[in-house]
Amino acid sequence: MHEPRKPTEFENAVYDAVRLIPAGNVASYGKIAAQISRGTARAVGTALAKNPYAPEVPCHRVVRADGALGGFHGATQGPRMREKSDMLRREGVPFGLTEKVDPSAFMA
DNA sequence: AGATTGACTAACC
DNA sequence: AGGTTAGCCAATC
Repeated sequence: MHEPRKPTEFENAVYDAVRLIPAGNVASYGKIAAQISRGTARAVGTALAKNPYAPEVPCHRVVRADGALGGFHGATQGPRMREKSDMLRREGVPFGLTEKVDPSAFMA
């Protein structure tokens, strides 16, 4: 059995920033990177893919800059993604008709 | 230690 | 409008 490794400092910084996203809002991967002044959108995605603190860390509130959903629990399609969109809808995030998050939902 | 792989993006066709 | 390309940085072979 392989014990999951301890999260790196970068990953912890990502998780801390994600905790601050209020329900009903979303933030892009790139915004998180900018906010912690480290890494890039891709690096944030890599960190979130392994998020060990779900659902305490609301990783479902992190989406792509163009409003597409991105991924959830490491998956970019399939039932996991349907869960992600359901959670956002429950939190009142306005979706466009094209399966994209409305720009008004992004954090300031 | 070098190469590969991602829940990305902006810029270009 | 929608696919492709090239950069990006951290984690993982």
